[in-house]
Amino acid sequence: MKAGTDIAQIGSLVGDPARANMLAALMGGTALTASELALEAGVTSPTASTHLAKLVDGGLVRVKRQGRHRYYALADESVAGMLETIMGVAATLGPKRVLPGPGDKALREARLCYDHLAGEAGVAMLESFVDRGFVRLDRETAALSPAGSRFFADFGIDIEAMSHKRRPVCRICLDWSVRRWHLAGGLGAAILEHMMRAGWVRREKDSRILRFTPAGRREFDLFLHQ
Amino acid sequence: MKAGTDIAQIGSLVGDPARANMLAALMGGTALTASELALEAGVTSPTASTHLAKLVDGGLVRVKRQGRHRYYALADESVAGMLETIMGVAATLGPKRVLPGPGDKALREARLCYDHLAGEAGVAMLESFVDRGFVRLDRETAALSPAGSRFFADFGIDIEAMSHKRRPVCRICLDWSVRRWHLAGGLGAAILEHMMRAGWVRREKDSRILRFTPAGRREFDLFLHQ
DNA sequence: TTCATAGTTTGATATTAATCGAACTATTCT
DNA sequence: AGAATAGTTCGATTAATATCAAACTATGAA
Repeated sequence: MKAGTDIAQIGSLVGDPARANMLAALMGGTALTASELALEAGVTSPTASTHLAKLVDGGLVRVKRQGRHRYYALADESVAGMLETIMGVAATLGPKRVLPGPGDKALREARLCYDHLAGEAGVAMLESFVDRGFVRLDRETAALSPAGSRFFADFGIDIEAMSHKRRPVCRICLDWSVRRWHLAGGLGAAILEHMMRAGWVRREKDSRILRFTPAGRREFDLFLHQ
Repeated sequence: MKAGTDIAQIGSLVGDPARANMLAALMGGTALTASELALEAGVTSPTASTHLAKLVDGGLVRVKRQGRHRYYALADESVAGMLETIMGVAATLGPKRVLPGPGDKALREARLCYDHLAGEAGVAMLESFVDRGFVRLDRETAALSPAGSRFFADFGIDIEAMSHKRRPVCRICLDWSVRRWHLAGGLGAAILEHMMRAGWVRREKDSRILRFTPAGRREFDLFLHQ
Protein backbone atom coordinates (compact mmCIF):
# COMPACT_ATOMS: atom_id res chain seq x y z
CA MET A 1 0.00 0.00 0.00
CA LYS A 2 1.20 3.51 -0.76
CA ALA A 3 -0.38 5.17 2.25
CA GLY A 4 1.58 2.89 4.51
CA THR A 5 5.03 3.82 3.29
CA ASP A 6 4.26 7.51 3.73
CA ILE A 7 3.33 7.23 7.34
CA ALA A 8 6.09 4.71 8.01
CA GLN A 9 8.66 7.23 6.85
CA ILE A 10 7.45 9.80 9.33
CA GLY A 11 6.91 7.21 12.02
CA SER A 12 10.45 5.95 11.81
CA LEU A 13 11.77 9.50 12.01
CA VAL A 14 9.80 10.07 15.17
CA GLY A 15 10.44 6.55 16.36
CA ASP A 16 14.06 6.91 17.36
CA PRO A 17 14.49 8.01 20.98
CA ALA A 18 17.23 10.48 20.23
CA ARG A 19 15.26 12.11 17.45
CA ALA A 20 12.07 12.06 19.49
CA ASN A 21 13.82 13.92 22.27
CA MET A 22 15.07 16.47 19.83
CA LEU A 23 11.61 16.98 18.43
CA ALA A 24 10.17 17.26 21.91
CA ALA A 25 12.74 19.90 22.73
CA LEU A 26 11.89 21.78 19.56
CA MET A 27 8.26 21.83 20.61
CA GLY A 28 9.47 24.59 22.91
CA GLY A 29 9.43 26.80 19.84
CA THR A 30 12.89 28.29 20.16
CA ALA A 31 15.35 27.22 17.53
CA LEU A 32 18.22 25.25 19.00
CA THR A 33 21.73 24.58 17.82
CA ALA A 34 23.03 21.15 16.97
CA SER A 35 25.04 20.92 20.16
CA GLU A 36 22.13 21.93 22.32
CA LEU A 37 20.06 19.25 20.68
CA ALA A 38 22.82 16.71 21.13
CA LEU A 39 22.82 17.48 24.83
CA GLU A 40 19.04 17.29 24.94
CA ALA A 41 19.04 13.89 23.28
CA GLY A 42 21.97 12.57 25.27
CA VAL A 43 24.15 11.72 22.30
CA THR A 44 27.45 12.98 20.95
CA SER A 45 27.55 15.61 18.27
CA PRO A 46 28.31 13.26 15.39
CA THR A 47 25.24 11.20 16.17
CA ALA A 48 23.14 14.27 16.63
CA SER A 49 24.36 15.52 13.30
CA THR A 50 23.21 12.44 11.44
CA HIS A 51 19.89 12.50 13.19
CA LEU A 52 19.34 16.13 12.34
CA ALA A 53 20.24 15.50 8.75
CA LYS A 54 17.57 12.84 8.62
CA LEU A 55 14.98 15.08 10.19
CA VAL A 56 15.74 17.86 7.75
CA ASP A 57 15.79 15.49 4.84
CA GLY A 58 12.46 14.10 5.96
CA GLY A 59 10.97 17.58 6.11
CA LEU A 60 10.15 17.61 9.79
CA VAL A 61 12.79 20.13 10.71
CA ARG A 62 14.29 23.14 9.00
CA VAL A 63 17.68 24.64 9.58
CA LYS A 64 18.99 28.18 9.35
CA ARG A 65 22.68 28.90 9.29
CA GLN A 66 23.82 31.81 11.32
CA GLY A 67 27.53 32.27 11.42
CA ARG A 68 29.11 29.14 12.65
CA HIS A 69 25.89 28.02 14.30
CA ARG A 70 23.06 26.11 12.80
CA TYR A 71 19.70 26.74 14.31
CA TYR A 72 17.21 23.94 14.02
CA ALA A 73 13.47 24.37 14.37
CA LEU A 74 10.33 22.46 13.54
CA ALA A 75 9.56 22.85 9.87
CA ASP A 76 6.06 23.95 10.31
CA GLU A 77 3.15 24.43 12.61
CA SER A 78 1.59 21.29 11.22
CA VAL A 79 4.54 19.26 12.46
CA ALA A 80 4.04 20.70 15.92
CA GLY A 81 0.38 19.81 15.72
CA MET A 82 1.22 16.28 14.70
CA LEU A 83 3.58 15.86 17.61
CA GLU A 84 0.94 17.16 20.00
CA THR A 85 -1.49 14.64 18.61
CA ILE A 86 0.98 11.82 19.07
CA MET A 87 1.60 12.93 22.63
CA GLY A 88 -2.12 12.92 23.15
CA VAL A 89 -2.43 9.32 22.06
CA ALA A 90 0.58 8.38 24.14
CA ALA A 91 -0.97 10.07 27.16
CA THR A 92 -4.37 8.47 26.91
CA LEU A 93 -3.78 4.97 25.72
CA GLY A 94 -0.26 4.07 26.57
CA PRO A 95 -0.34 0.65 28.20
CA LYS A 96 2.19 1.42 30.86
CA ARG A 97 1.76 5.11 31.33
CA VAL A 98 4.85 6.92 32.50
CA LEU A 99 3.80 7.96 35.97
CA PRO A 100 2.88 11.61 36.00
CA GLY A 101 5.76 13.51 37.49
CA PRO A 102 5.69 16.81 39.32
CA GLY A 103 6.24 18.75 36.14
CA ASP A 104 3.19 17.23 34.53
CA LYS A 105 0.71 19.34 36.44
CA ALA A 106 2.52 22.50 35.42
CA LEU A 107 2.69 21.26 31.83
CA ARG A 108 -1.01 20.71 31.76
CA GLU A 109 -1.57 24.15 33.22
CA ALA A 110 0.39 26.22 30.72
CA ARG A 111 3.08 25.35 28.24
CA LEU A 112 4.56 26.26 24.92
CA CYS A 113 3.30 24.51 21.85
CA TYR A 114 5.83 25.56 19.24
CA ASP A 115 5.31 29.30 19.55
CA HIS A 116 1.94 29.72 21.15
CA LEU A 117 0.21 29.05 24.44
CA ALA A 118 -1.11 25.58 25.20
CA GLY A 119 -2.54 23.74 28.19
CA GLU A 120 -5.49 24.74 30.38
CA ALA A 121 -4.63 28.38 29.99
CA GLY A 122 -4.47 28.17 26.21
CA VAL A 123 -7.75 26.30 26.02
CA ALA A 124 -9.44 28.78 28.35
CA MET A 125 -8.15 31.63 26.26
CA LEU A 126 -9.56 30.32 23.02
CA GLU A 127 -12.83 29.53 24.75
CA SER A 128 -13.07 33.09 25.94
CA PHE A 129 -12.39 34.47 22.48
CA VAL A 130 -15.09 32.28 21.02
CA ASP A 131 -17.56 33.26 23.74
CA ARG A 132 -16.99 36.90 23.10
CA GLY A 133 -17.31 36.46 19.37
CA PHE A 134 -13.74 37.41 18.53
CA VAL A 135 -12.94 34.11 16.90
CA ARG A 136 -15.38 31.96 15.03
CA LEU A 137 -14.77 28.24 14.80
CA ASP A 138 -16.76 27.42 11.78
CA ARG A 139 -15.59 25.87 8.57
CA GLU A 140 -11.98 26.05 7.52
CA THR A 141 -9.96 26.08 10.74
CA ALA A 142 -10.88 29.35 12.43
CA ALA A 143 -11.62 32.93 11.54
CA LEU A 144 -11.24 36.30 13.19
CA SER A 145 -14.40 38.40 13.39
CA PRO A 146 -14.39 42.18 12.85
CA ALA A 147 -14.95 42.61 16.57
CA GLY A 148 -11.98 40.37 17.19
CA SER A 149 -9.81 42.39 14.84
CA ARG A 150 -10.65 45.53 16.74
CA PHE A 151 -10.06 43.89 20.08
CA PHE A 152 -6.63 42.56 19.20
CA ALA A 153 -5.65 45.78 17.45
CA ASP A 154 -6.50 47.66 20.65
CA PHE A 155 -4.43 45.14 22.48
CA GLY A 156 -1.48 46.13 20.34
CA ILE A 157 -1.32 43.38 17.75
CA ASP A 158 -1.02 44.43 14.15
CA ILE A 159 -3.63 42.21 12.56
CA GLU A 160 -3.49 44.11 9.31
CA ALA A 161 0.18 43.37 8.76
CA MET A 162 -0.30 39.80 9.92
CA SER A 163 -3.01 39.08 7.39
CA HIS A 164 -0.59 39.80 4.57
CA LYS A 165 1.86 37.14 5.70
CA ARG A 166 1.78 33.64 4.39
CA ARG A 167 1.07 32.18 7.78
CA PRO A 168 -2.63 32.03 8.64
CA VAL A 169 -3.73 34.40 11.38
CA CYS A 170 -5.95 31.91 13.12
CA ARG A 171 -5.37 28.25 13.35
CA ILE A 172 -6.27 25.85 16.06
CA CYS A 173 -4.39 22.99 17.51
CA LEU A 174 -5.62 20.03 19.53
CA ASP A 175 -4.32 20.03 23.04
CA TRP A 176 -2.99 16.74 24.29
CA SER A 177 -3.48 17.31 27.99
CA VAL A 178 -7.03 18.53 27.83
CA ARG A 179 -8.83 17.13 24.82
CA ARG A 180 -9.75 20.54 23.49
CA TRP A 181 -8.30 23.19 21.29
CA HIS A 182 -6.09 26.13 21.74
CA LEU A 183 -5.26 28.99 19.43
CA ALA A 184 -2.28 28.72 17.10
CA GLY A 185 -1.38 30.61 13.95
CA GLY A 186 0.08 34.08 13.72
CA LEU A 187 -2.35 35.46 16.26
CA GLY A 188 -1.61 32.75 18.80
CA ALA A 189 2.09 33.44 18.44
CA ALA A 190 1.64 37.19 18.72
CA ILE A 191 -0.42 36.90 21.89
CA LEU A 192 2.13 34.68 23.55
CA GLU A 193 4.87 37.06 22.53
CA HIS A 194 2.96 39.86 24.18
CA MET A 195 2.50 37.78 27.32
CA MET A 196 6.19 37.06 27.52
CA ARG A 197 7.22 40.64 26.89
CA ALA A 198 4.75 41.97 29.41
CA GLY A 199 6.09 39.49 31.94
CA TRP A 200 2.82 37.65 32.45
CA VAL A 201 4.55 34.32 32.05
CA ARG A 202 8.09 33.18 32.31
CA ARG A 203 9.48 30.18 30.60
CA GLU A 204 10.93 27.50 32.84
CA LYS A 205 14.51 26.71 32.02
CA ASP A 206 15.01 23.81 29.60
CA SER A 207 11.36 22.93 29.48
CA ARG A 208 8.14 23.81 27.75
CA ILE A 209 6.53 24.80 31.02
CA LEU A 210 5.27 28.36 31.28
CA ARG A 211 4.81 29.80 34.77
CA PHE A 212 2.52 32.71 35.44
CA THR A 213 3.83 35.42 37.69
CA PRO A 214 1.22 36.42 40.31
CA ALA A 215 0.63 39.75 38.65
CA GLY A 216 0.67 38.10 35.24
CA ARG A 217 -2.04 35.70 36.28
CA ARG A 218 -4.25 38.58 37.32
CA GLU A 219 -3.62 40.43 34.07
CA PHE A 220 -4.33 37.31 32.09
CA ASP A 221 -7.61 36.69 33.92
CA LEU A 222 -8.58 40.26 33.21
CA PHE A 223 -7.65 39.77 29.58
CA LEU A 224 -10.00 36.81 29.38
CA HIS A 225 -12.92 38.22 31.30
CA GLN A 226 -12.98 41.91 30.66
CA MET B 1 13.48 13.62 28.43
CA LYS B 2 10.26 11.87 29.29
CA ALA B 3 8.11 13.40 26.58
CA GLY B 4 10.50 12.07 23.97
CA THR B 5 10.32 8.42 24.96
CA ASP B 6 6.54 8.50 24.86
CA ILE B 7 6.34 9.70 21.33
CA ALA B 8 9.27 7.53 20.26
CA GLN B 9 7.39 4.45 21.38
CA ILE B 10 4.44 5.29 19.18
CA GLY B 11 6.64 6.50 16.38
CA SER B 12 8.55 3.28 16.21
CA LEU B 13 5.32 1.31 16.14
CA VAL B 14 4.12 3.35 13.19
CA GLY B 15 7.60 3.47 11.71
CA ASP B 16 7.85 -0.05 10.44
CA PRO B 17 6.57 -0.44 6.88
CA ALA B 18 4.73 -3.67 7.56
CA ARG B 19 2.98 -2.25 10.60
CA ALA B 20 2.26 1.03 8.84
CA ASN B 21 0.55 -0.84 6.04
CA MET B 22 -1.52 -2.75 8.55
CA LEU B 23 -2.55 0.44 10.27
CA ALA B 24 -3.38 2.04 6.95
CA ALA B 25 -5.54 -0.92 6.09
CA LEU B 26 -7.28 -0.69 9.45
CA MET B 27 -8.10 2.94 8.73
CA GLY B 28 -10.75 1.39 6.51
CA GLY B 29 -12.70 0.77 9.70
CA THR B 30 -13.52 -2.89 9.19
CA ALA B 31 -11.79 -5.28 11.52
CA LEU B 32 -9.44 -7.61 9.69
CA THR B 33 -8.02 -11.00 10.53
CA ALA B 34 -4.35 -11.65 11.05
CA SER B 35 -3.98 -13.35 7.68
CA GLU B 36 -5.71 -10.56 5.84
CA LEU B 37 -3.36 -8.11 7.46
CA ALA B 38 -0.38 -10.29 6.64
CA LEU B 39 -1.43 -10.18 3.01
CA GLU B 40 -1.97 -6.44 3.19
CA ALA B 41 1.48 -5.89 4.62
CA GLY B 42 3.17 -8.35 2.31
CA VAL B 43 4.65 -10.53 5.02
CA THR B 44 4.17 -14.09 6.18
CA SER B 45 1.82 -14.89 9.00
CA PRO B 46 4.49 -15.38 11.67
CA THR B 47 5.86 -11.93 10.97
CA ALA B 48 2.43 -10.42 10.92
CA SER B 49 1.70 -12.09 14.20
CA THR B 50 4.64 -10.50 15.96
CA HIS B 51 3.81 -7.13 14.49
CA LEU B 52 0.22 -7.36 15.61
CA ALA B 53 1.30 -8.39 19.08
CA LYS B 54 3.41 -5.27 19.27
CA LEU B 55 0.61 -3.05 18.06
CA VAL B 56 -1.78 -4.51 20.60
CA ASP B 57 0.78 -4.29 23.34
CA GLY B 58 1.41 -0.68 22.41
CA GLY B 59 -2.28 0.10 22.62
CA LEU B 60 -2.75 1.14 19.02
CA VAL B 61 -4.79 -1.87 18.04
CA ARG B 62 -7.31 -4.03 19.82
CA VAL B 63 -8.18 -7.61 19.05
CA LYS B 64 -11.39 -9.57 19.39
CA ARG B 65 -11.39 -13.33 19.20
CA GLN B 66 -14.20 -14.90 17.28
CA GLY B 67 -13.93 -18.63 16.96
CA ARG B 68 -10.65 -19.45 15.39
CA HIS B 69 -10.32 -16.00 13.92
CA ARG B 70 -8.86 -12.95 15.52
CA TYR B 71 -10.22 -9.68 14.33
CA TYR B 72 -7.93 -6.71 14.65
CA ALA B 73 -9.08 -3.11 14.64
CA LEU B 74 -7.75 0.28 15.60
CA ALA B 75 -7.99 0.71 19.34
CA ASP B 76 -9.74 3.97 19.27
CA GLU B 77 -10.95 6.90 17.27
CA SER B 78 -8.05 8.93 18.58
CA VAL B 79 -5.62 6.51 16.97
CA ALA B 80 -7.40 6.96 13.66
CA GLY B 81 -7.20 10.71 14.10
CA MET B 82 -3.51 10.50 14.81
CA LEU B 83 -2.90 8.46 11.68
CA GLU B 84 -4.87 10.97 9.63
CA THR B 85 -2.73 13.75 11.03
CA ILE B 86 0.44 11.91 10.17
CA MET B 87 -0.83 11.32 6.66
CA GLY B 88 -1.56 15.01 6.45
CA VAL B 89 1.99 15.94 7.30
CA ALA B 90 3.30 13.33 4.92
CA ALA B 91 1.11 14.71 2.18
CA THR B 92 2.02 18.34 2.58
CA LEU B 93 5.65 18.37 3.47
CA GLY B 94 7.13 15.16 2.28
CA PRO B 95 10.35 16.06 0.44
CA LYS B 96 9.89 13.61 -2.38
CA ARG B 97 6.17 13.32 -2.54
CA VAL B 98 4.92 9.99 -3.82
CA LEU B 99 3.41 10.98 -7.13
CA PRO B 100 -0.33 11.21 -6.83
CA GLY B 101 -1.78 8.11 -8.39
CA PRO B 102 -5.17 7.72 -9.99
CA GLY B 103 -6.71 6.65 -6.71
CA ASP B 104 -5.67 9.84 -5.00
CA LYS B 105 -8.35 11.97 -6.55
CA ALA B 106 -11.03 9.54 -5.49
CA LEU B 107 -9.48 9.35 -2.03
CA ARG B 108 -9.63 13.08 -1.68
CA GLU B 109 -13.21 13.06 -2.84
CA ALA B 110 -14.68 10.58 -0.36
CA ARG B 111 -13.15 7.94 1.81
CA LEU B 112 -13.48 6.08 5.05
CA CYS B 113 -11.77 7.44 8.09
CA TYR B 114 -12.13 4.57 10.52
CA ASP B 115 -15.91 4.42 10.53
CA HIS B 116 -17.03 7.77 9.24
CA LEU B 117 -16.98 9.83 6.07
CA ALA B 118 -13.86 11.82 5.20
CA GLY B 119 -12.58 13.76 2.21
CA GLU B 120 -14.26 16.62 0.34
CA ALA B 121 -17.65 15.07 0.91
CA GLY B 122 -17.09 14.71 4.64
CA VAL B 123 -15.84 18.25 4.96
CA ALA B 124 -18.77 19.62 2.96
CA MET B 125 -21.17 17.68 5.12
CA LEU B 126 -19.86 19.09 8.38
CA GLU B 127 -19.82 22.54 6.88
CA SER B 128 -23.46 22.21 5.93
CA PHE B 129 -24.41 21.05 9.42
CA VAL B 130 -22.64 24.01 10.93
CA ASP B 131 -24.25 26.44 8.51
CA ARG B 132 -27.68 25.16 9.35
CA GLY B 133 -26.99 25.29 13.06
CA PHE B 134 -27.22 21.56 13.65
CA VAL B 135 -23.71 21.28 14.99
CA ARG B 136 -21.92 23.97 16.92
CA LEU B 137 -18.15 24.06 16.84
CA ASP B 138 -17.49 25.98 19.94
CA ARG B 139 -15.44 24.93 22.93
CA GLU B 140 -14.90 21.27 23.72
CA THR B 141 -14.81 19.48 20.37
CA ALA B 142 -18.30 19.86 18.96
CA ALA B 143 -21.88 19.85 20.14
CA LEU B 144 -25.24 18.94 18.69
CA SER B 145 -27.88 21.66 18.88
CA PRO B 146 -31.55 20.91 19.69
CA ALA B 147 -32.37 21.61 16.06
CA GLY B 148 -29.67 19.18 15.06
CA SER B 149 -31.06 16.51 17.36
CA ARG B 150 -34.46 16.87 15.75
CA PHE B 151 -33.01 16.83 12.26
CA PHE B 152 -31.03 13.65 12.77
CA ALA B 153 -33.86 11.99 14.66
CA ASP B 154 -36.11 12.68 11.66
CA PHE B 155 -33.40 11.26 9.50
CA GLY B 156 -33.67 8.03 11.46
CA ILE B 157 -30.76 8.21 13.83
CA ASP B 158 -31.44 7.48 17.47
CA ILE B 159 -29.59 10.34 19.10
CA GLU B 160 -31.17 9.63 22.46
CA ALA B 161 -29.69 6.13 22.66
CA MET B 162 -26.40 7.36 21.31
CA SER B 163 -25.97 9.98 23.99
CA HIS B 164 -26.03 7.28 26.64
CA LYS B 165 -23.07 5.45 25.14
CA ARG B 166 -19.55 6.08 26.20
CA ARG B 167 -18.54 7.29 22.79
CA PRO B 168 -19.10 11.00 22.23
CA VAL B 169 -21.85 11.81 19.76
CA CYS B 170 -19.95 14.57 18.03
CA ARG B 171 -16.27 14.70 17.51
CA ILE B 172 -14.33 16.21 14.71
CA CYS B 173 -11.31 15.00 12.94
CA LEU B 174 -8.80 16.88 10.82
CA ASP B 175 -8.87 15.85 7.21
CA TRP B 176 -5.51 15.24 5.64
CA SER B 177 -6.46 15.88 2.03
CA VAL B 178 -8.30 19.11 2.56
CA ARG B 179 -7.00 20.95 5.60
CA ARG B 180 -10.38 21.13 7.23
CA TRP B 181 -12.53 19.06 9.50
CA HIS B 182 -15.04 16.38 9.08
CA LEU B 183 -17.50 14.87 11.51
CA ALA B 184 -16.50 11.84 13.55
CA GLY B 185 -17.92 10.38 16.75
CA GLY B 186 -21.05 8.30 17.09
CA LEU B 187 -23.04 10.59 14.85
CA GLY B 188 -20.46 10.52 12.09
CA ALA B 189 -20.44 6.75 12.20
CA ALA B 190 -24.23 6.53 12.20
CA ILE B 191 -24.56 8.82 9.20
CA LEU B 192 -22.07 6.84 7.18
CA GLU B 193 -23.82 3.64 8.14
CA HIS B 194 -27.05 5.11 6.84
CA MET B 195 -25.34 6.17 3.62
CA MET B 196 -23.99 2.69 3.08
CA ARG B 197 -27.26 0.98 3.86
CA ALA B 198 -29.21 3.32 1.63
CA GLY B 199 -26.74 2.63 -1.17
CA TRP B 200 -25.57 6.22 -1.53
CA VAL B 201 -21.96 5.11 -1.49
CA ARG B 202 -20.23 1.86 -2.13
CA ARG B 203 -16.90 0.94 -0.74
CA GLU B 204 -14.20 0.17 -3.28
CA LYS B 205 -12.70 -3.25 -2.82
CA ASP B 206 -9.58 -3.36 -0.66
CA SER B 207 -9.36 0.36 -0.27
CA ARG B 208 -10.68 3.24 1.78
CA ILE B 209 -12.22 4.86 -1.26
CA LEU B 210 -15.95 5.46 -1.19
CA ARG B 211 -17.71 5.89 -4.52
CA PHE B 212 -21.04 7.63 -4.80
CA THR B 213 -23.65 6.01 -6.96
CA PRO B 214 -25.30 8.56 -9.29
CA ALA B 215 -28.54 8.40 -7.35
CA GLY B 216 -26.63 8.43 -4.08
CA ARG B 217 -24.88 11.61 -5.06
CA ARG B 218 -28.20 13.30 -5.70
CA GLU B 219 -29.61 12.13 -2.41
CA PHE B 220 -26.52 13.27 -0.59
CA ASP B 221 -26.65 16.72 -2.16
CA LEU B 222 -30.26 16.97 -1.14
CA PHE B 223 -29.33 15.91 2.34
CA LEU B 224 -26.84 18.73 2.54
CA HIS B 225 -28.91 21.47 0.99
CA GLN B 226 -32.48 20.77 1.86
C1' DT C 1 -11.44 -39.20 15.80
C1' DT C 2 -9.10 -37.20 12.07
C1' DC C 3 -8.13 -33.55 9.04
C1' DA C 4 -7.85 -28.69 7.91
C1' DT C 5 -7.44 -23.98 8.90
C1' DA C 6 -6.06 -19.79 11.84
C1' DG C 7 -2.77 -18.16 14.46
C1' DT C 8 1.27 -18.09 17.65
C1' DT C 9 5.87 -19.36 19.41
C1' DT C 10 10.62 -20.63 18.72
C1' DG C 11 15.08 -20.30 16.84
C1' DA C 12 18.29 -18.94 13.47
C1' DT C 13 19.68 -15.45 10.05
C1' DA C 14 20.28 -11.21 7.94
C1' DT C 15 19.77 -6.50 7.62
C1' DT C 16 19.40 -2.17 9.25
C1' DA C 17 20.75 1.68 11.68
C1' DA C 18 22.41 3.87 15.92
C1' DT C 19 26.64 4.94 18.05
C1' DC C 20 31.15 7.03 18.75
C1' DG C 21 36.20 8.29 17.94
C1' DA C 22 38.94 10.49 14.72
C1' DA C 23 39.69 13.29 10.96
C1' DC C 24 37.94 17.14 8.40
C1' DT C 25 35.57 21.93 7.07
C1' DA C 26 34.03 26.38 8.26
C1' DT C 27 33.48 30.35 11.01
C1' DT C 28 34.76 33.48 14.70
C1' DC C 29 37.97 35.52 18.05
C1' DT C 30 42.50 37.24 19.44
C1' DA D 1 47.87 34.16 10.98
C1' DG D 2 46.86 31.02 14.64
C1' DA D 3 43.75 29.14 18.08
C1' DA D 4 39.18 27.88 19.38
C1' DT D 5 34.56 26.54 18.61
C1' DA D 6 30.56 24.54 15.82
C1' DG D 7 29.39 21.16 13.03
C1' DT D 8 29.85 17.38 9.53
C1' DT D 9 31.78 13.20 7.30
C1' DC D 10 34.12 8.75 7.59
C1' DG D 11 34.88 4.14 9.23
C1' DA D 12 34.28 0.50 12.35
C1' DT D 13 31.54 -1.56 15.89
C1' DT D 14 27.53 -2.98 18.07
C1' DA D 15 22.84 -3.52 19.14
C1' DA D 16 18.22 -4.00 17.69
C1' DT D 17 14.79 -6.03 15.03
C1' DA D 18 12.47 -7.71 10.95
C1' DT D 19 12.19 -11.88 8.64
C1' DC D 20 10.95 -16.66 7.72
C1' DA D 21 10.84 -21.90 8.22
C1' DA D 22 9.41 -25.23 11.25
C1' DA D 23 7.10 -26.77 15.15
C1' DC D 24 3.21 -25.99 18.05
C1' DT D 25 -1.79 -24.73 19.91
C1' DA D 26 -6.55 -24.08 19.21
C1' DT D 27 -10.84 -24.09 16.90
C1' DG D 28 -13.96 -25.95 13.48
C1' DA D 29 -15.47 -29.44 10.01
C1' DA D 30 -16.03 -34.22 8.20
